[in-house]
Amino acid sequence: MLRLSKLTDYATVILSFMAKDKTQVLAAMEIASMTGIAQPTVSKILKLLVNANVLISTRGAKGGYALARTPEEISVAAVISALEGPIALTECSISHQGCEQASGCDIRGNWGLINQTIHNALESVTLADLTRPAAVPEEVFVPVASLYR
Amino acid sequence: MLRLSKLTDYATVILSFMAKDKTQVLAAMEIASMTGIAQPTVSKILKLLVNANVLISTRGAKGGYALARTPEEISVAAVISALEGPIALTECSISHQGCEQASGCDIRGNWGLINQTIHNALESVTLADLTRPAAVPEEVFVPVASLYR
DNA sequence: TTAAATAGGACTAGAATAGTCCTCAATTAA
DNA sequence: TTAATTGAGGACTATTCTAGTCCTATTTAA
Ligand code: FES
Ligand code: FES
Repeated sequence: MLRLSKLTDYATVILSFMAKDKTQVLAAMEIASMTGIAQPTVSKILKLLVNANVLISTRGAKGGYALARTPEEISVAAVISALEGPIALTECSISHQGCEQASGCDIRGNWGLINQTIHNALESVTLADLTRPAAVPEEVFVPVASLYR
Repeated sequence: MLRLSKLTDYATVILSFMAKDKTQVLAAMEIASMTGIAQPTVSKILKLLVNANVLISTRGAKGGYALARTPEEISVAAVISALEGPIALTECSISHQGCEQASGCDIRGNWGLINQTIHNALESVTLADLTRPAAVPEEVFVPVASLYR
């Protein structure tokens, strides 16, 4: 199904909530109770988002989490890669080691292009787009095949 | 990582091999020995591809598998959905049941758009594109730096 | 100093995947 | 007609991955 992990799904919910909320800094526990996601799980996700520079954290009392940039500047690609690592469909798109199929596999370059296309698509959608109420058919069409012919 | 399953990866290797091979009909065992993938696994994949109308099978002695269409007419999207089901990042893009996040989730429409975009990208690349020798310079691989900016 | 928070990582249980195997059905050729 | 070949379909197991929890250390405000 080419699916996103559950944690990534939660992350979008959490970030959407944070984008809509006026408050600048929110504690993990607040977020948990507002979104209905279990607190330890929320914390785990928030930490990952901090590591990927999507969120900024403040320690200590009165501490919490805040968006590192405006919702317009946070791409869906950034969120996904924060939770799941580099966006790539196949192993060999990330590192070219250990991918020698017996009969010589020349697929690499082409998969790379596909990955690039998908990455572009995800890069072009921001958190602001996700929170926008009704989807504006802002067609993000990238004709990959045309790049070959 | 937004990754493809290993079986899907194998499927592309198998199909690439079949596309390049002159022979019309290939037995599962032949494919296994040529690609180096274990025979039972190859069979499993071939069966799935038949069910999805990507391959056509012939039973009995001298039987085997053949591409259902020309490589130009077999999209990567078709291959992926044969192995992994509908191409969609989130559950609620497939069926809209049971996705009511406490605070009212209006994400659907927008995820739908993202899914559509990715689907378009995968639909536009064919098996012929994958087998094409060295389509692109190395530079096309996903620029990891952009994931963290 | 104390309380409130995050950082980091270990750990467990459950789910999904990969991979194998067995039996049945169909086709060809001797 | 029979035997050999090959795919269909599905059950099954083992392994890996994911989700989720929890513990301890660190940082900061009051
Ligand atoms: S499997 Fe990595 S290049 Fe083909
Ligand atoms: S989770 Fe399905 S619509 Fe938001």
